Amino acid sequence: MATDPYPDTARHAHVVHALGARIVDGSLVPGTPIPIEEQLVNELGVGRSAVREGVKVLAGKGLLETRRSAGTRVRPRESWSLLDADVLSWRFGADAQAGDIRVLADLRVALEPGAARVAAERADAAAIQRIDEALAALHATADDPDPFIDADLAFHRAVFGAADNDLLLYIYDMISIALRSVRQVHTRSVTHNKETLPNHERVAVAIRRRHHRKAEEAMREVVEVARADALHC
Amino acid sequence: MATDPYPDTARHAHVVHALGARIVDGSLVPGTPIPIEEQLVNELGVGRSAVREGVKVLAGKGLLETRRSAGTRVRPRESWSLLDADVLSWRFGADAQAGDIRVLADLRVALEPGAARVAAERADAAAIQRIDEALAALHATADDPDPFIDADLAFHRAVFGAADNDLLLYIYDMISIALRSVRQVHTRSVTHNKETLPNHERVAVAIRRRHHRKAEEAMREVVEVARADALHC
DNA sequence: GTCCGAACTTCATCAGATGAAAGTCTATGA
DNA sequence: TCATAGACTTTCATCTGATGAAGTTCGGAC
Repeated sequence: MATDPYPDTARHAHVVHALGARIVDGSLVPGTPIPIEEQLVNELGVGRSAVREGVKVLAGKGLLETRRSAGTRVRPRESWSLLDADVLSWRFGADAQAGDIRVLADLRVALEPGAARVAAERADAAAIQRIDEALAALHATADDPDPFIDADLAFHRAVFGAADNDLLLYIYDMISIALRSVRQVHTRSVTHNKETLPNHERVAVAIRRRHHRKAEEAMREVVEVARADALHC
Repeated sequence: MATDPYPDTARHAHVVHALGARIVDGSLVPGTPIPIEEQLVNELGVGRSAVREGVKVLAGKGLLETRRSAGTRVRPRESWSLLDADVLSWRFGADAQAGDIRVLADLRVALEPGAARVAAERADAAAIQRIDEALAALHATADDPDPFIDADLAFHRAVFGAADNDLLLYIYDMISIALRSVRQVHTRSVTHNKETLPNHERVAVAIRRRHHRKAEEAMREVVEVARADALHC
């Protein structure tokens, strides 16, 4: 069958997606060899070049390993690029496992308070203004579940951006890929949203005043509440 | 000329490295087109297949973007996979910029205290034992600069591992790629090493006792000291 | 000056051929 | 029977040539 999310262009991208998704969701088990090139050519309906290019991309993400004459096999999970945008969207895309939700929630608890602290240390005037704008948007959308999700993600991104640290911001961007997918399932209630506003406000105020200790504590409150919600629902 | 770090195998990997390193170190500026396929074939001394496969890998890491008939160009830095193992080793490999050292030090300050906190929440007996073993190795190698670096990285990895969170551990593994390169330049003195032992010990003890608050504070002390060192030298 | 289209550039893909390396099978000798 | 060397097979690695598609550019018509 066709199953062509890529109508005519980007044949190799089709290969990347078809194999990558199957690896990440566990259909292709690490250690086992994947079908040989010729078979993939038939299954996916593309030429050998496209297969090879796609396989090389996945090898670059640590998902596959090709060895001459020994076939191509799925690499162990430890070597996957877990924070790759594609890998994350395959993992959290369709329906995330309960364990993955916990991993995500814990990661935020581990990361965001510290990020808020560094943001309070490093924020310049422009960054603070962006945080304030994001906070205003948060207040403005508190009654609308969907826009609120966007505003919330934007607020947290503004905080990470204030830390003036591209690695940190990259980590957040990757987390937000997963968050956005998960949020749309675990839709939070309007009352819930309104309850988090004061905590977000405290984060913004603390960063504006360069009070890194308070910024960290306030952000911890935010993400601990989010974790409790995520694990309950 | 040959310039073959890859004697006969992995031609496409040669392409990935040659182009990737030039992009990350700034020789190839984002937005500018890279030489056309045919020219790369000549420059790099490989066939078109190898060039195309290598380019696809770099596109998968967000470094390149190919458009039919419009050439292949370097993507803006915002779309790079900054936590990709290759990208990090190109960035921190040869001689890191002063700004990058700061980014790395700040990242640890933002991340590691929170990771230690979650580790204290989630650690099981086996994880605690691994931390204790790593701590013992740290004490045992305090007089030896090089082995101490390894022991230090292993200790921090054990803490991250105790958090039972593959994303967090992945982030640490990537950071440690950068750290290892940087450390070998900024070699710390033996007396310096011995001074950090008590703080590391406090981290281990706090996690063992599941005291997340203390684990976080102790780890903060460790990474703040490391940051101060890194920025001074 | 503007708009349309033809020629050109450059990547996208397929197909065929050759080669290399790793595994597999077989025959031979002890 | 068992071990082993060598031939054979499998499968990826790479090169090359050909065709196609989609932008880009440039000239000409109005």
